[in-house]
Amino acid sequence: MTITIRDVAEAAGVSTATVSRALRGLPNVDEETRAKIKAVALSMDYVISPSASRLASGRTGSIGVVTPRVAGWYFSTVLSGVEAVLQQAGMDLLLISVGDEASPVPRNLVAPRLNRRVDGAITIALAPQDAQLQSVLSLGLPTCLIGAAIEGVSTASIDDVVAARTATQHLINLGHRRIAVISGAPPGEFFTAPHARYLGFTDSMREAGLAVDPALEMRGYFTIAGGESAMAELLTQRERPTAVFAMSDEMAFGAMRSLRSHGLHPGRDVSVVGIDGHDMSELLDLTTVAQPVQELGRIAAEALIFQIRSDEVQAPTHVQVPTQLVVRGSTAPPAN
Amino acid sequence: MTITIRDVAEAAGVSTATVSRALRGLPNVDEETRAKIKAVALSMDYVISPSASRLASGRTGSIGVVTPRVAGWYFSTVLSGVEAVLQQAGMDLLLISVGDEASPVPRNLVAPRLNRRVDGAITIALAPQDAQLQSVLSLGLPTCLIGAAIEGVSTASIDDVVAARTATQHLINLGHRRIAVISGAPPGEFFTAPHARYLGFTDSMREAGLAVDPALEMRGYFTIAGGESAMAELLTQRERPTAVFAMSDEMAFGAMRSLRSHGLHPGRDVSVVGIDGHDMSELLDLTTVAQPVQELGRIAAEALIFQIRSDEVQAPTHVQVPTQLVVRGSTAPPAN
DNA sequence: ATGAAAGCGCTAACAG
DNA sequence: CTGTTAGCGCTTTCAT
Repeated sequence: MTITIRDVAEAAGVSTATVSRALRGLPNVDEETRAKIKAVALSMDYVISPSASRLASGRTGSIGVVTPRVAGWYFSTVLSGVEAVLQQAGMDLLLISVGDEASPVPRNLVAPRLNRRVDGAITIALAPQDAQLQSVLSLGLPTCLIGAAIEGVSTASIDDVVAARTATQHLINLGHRRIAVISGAPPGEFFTAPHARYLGFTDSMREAGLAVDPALEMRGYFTIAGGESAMAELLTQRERPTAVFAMSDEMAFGAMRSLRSHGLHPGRDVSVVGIDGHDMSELLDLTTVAQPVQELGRIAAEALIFQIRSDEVQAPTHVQVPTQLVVRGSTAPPAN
Repeated sequence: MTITIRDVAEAAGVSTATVSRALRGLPNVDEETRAKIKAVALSMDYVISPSASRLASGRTGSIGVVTPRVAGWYFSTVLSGVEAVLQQAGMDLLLISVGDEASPVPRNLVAPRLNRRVDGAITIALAPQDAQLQSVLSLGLPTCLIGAAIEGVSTASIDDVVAARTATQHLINLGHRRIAVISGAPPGEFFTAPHARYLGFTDSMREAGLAVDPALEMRGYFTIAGGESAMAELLTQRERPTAVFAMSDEMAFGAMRSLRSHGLHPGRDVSVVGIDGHDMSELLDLTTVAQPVQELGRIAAEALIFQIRSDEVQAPTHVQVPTQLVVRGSTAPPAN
């Protein structure tokens, strides 16, 4: 019932080999022959069988995207960038969620689910020491990381140190001196966003001769609720901060909410700045250091495709895209 | 270099057929033999070659998810539900974005990209007359629709009429009589959410003996910006509405923002209710009719898997999940 | 520039 | 319960 390459070959009066070459755009095919074959194939509604093609060629024509979660602004936005590029390149996108690293139930490693099904992989926000990332890398496939860095592997990222410095400096420039930080995760791990952002924060503070008060460092777990409770905690301090740097917009949203529920006004009473450029940051009037999230996905996909299509092994690429401070109502000079 | 089923067969001292059966959990394999084969396979790091398996069996073990966009709260949340179920079922998820129907550039039809690569498809929020939906259906594969209905095809959805009635009735119960509606798309098409929600709205209004004023019907295109300008437009009316029913939370967010920028307070001056139960609705204190979006994805995936794994063709299933009114600060009795 | 033929690695009757 | 044997539909040398 299904029509095969042989049917096309017979109908066109050539061999299956020629049909294969013609349809894939390989050289060494007479253009006239090619045109005829294409026409025949079209008229017969012929489509190459991916399974057969994959088996015979060893290439899968698809790439795996490994992400902690698929819902959520950051992840879905990155994913949309990846998808756009892959689609345009004619590659399939195999989506795999691995759950948060801190997940209670240890998930199965992702390698077997990727093995033999993809030509390459993109990971989103997987930390270097994450078992799932290691699992991906163990396959030895071309891989590109987004939002983390490992030696010898291609990456697409922002400069997290600079982003954090930009945010912090903005607060300092406004005249704030007691500045709190709401971090996402413990800053112990290298090559991760939280770590780099913490460095950027402390660097800026030191350069300005300001103290980094441990009492003003809270954990927000990159969630709205986390940011909210972190802010609530900060408000219990004897000497309250006049400004807060949240490592993500969602934590900043939570912080703003906490402020309001304490009768305080973001910007007027306490300044809040985030990092992300989240869809909702404009609506909520949040000052933020915007990162081109979709672009990160695009870049990673392009880098990966280039790598896969090259005959020789390519040296890993490290693309860094700029961030941009967007000043809104949530930041202002300290009240005093 | 890669290890095949033959290597395993030889190492285990059985035939490839037995290895195949044993590893796939088919019956008619001595449990002892099976155990041994599994052990050998494990020790050799053997993984079935999907391409070969697909070619030989005709089943791809993967399903396609076709969505207008991959970023955005609704889409990514549905997708996360789908992904969770497929992963647990051991099925691959092929993600395909088709862009908005109203997209300026007409995209290629999706059928060729799905053809021969998936065992079934799930579509998210594709309208019945959408060319891409038709393209998916033309493949004749098991399919499940989310957020739209077509005769003879399985669906997972909420009751949009009821959801809209719930929202509208809530406003009516609070004492509102001049109620505006911000719709997403023109309500002309059948079997779509906007249409059904419009029906629910008008039904409730009529039942309450209230007029549906054409001057209080605005288009919001399901976006924040659209909701904002719709609200702005509503505020120019001679007789302003005291309450607004927005067909989605994001449009409601925009409406609230517009109110604030006009010096009005949502809830106190004008009540606003949405539909969705968006992540941000709590943060923004929006009253909404929450729908279990992730659950929709799960249900669709489960229905599809069941269909695919059944030997006989199954009658289409139509699962409808309940919605729930969540009352927050954006709605209150009219000021008067 | 084209054809013949040998697989790619697995599954699925069909025997036994 | 297990083995034998054809393919599945395409790609890819190797000839011509």
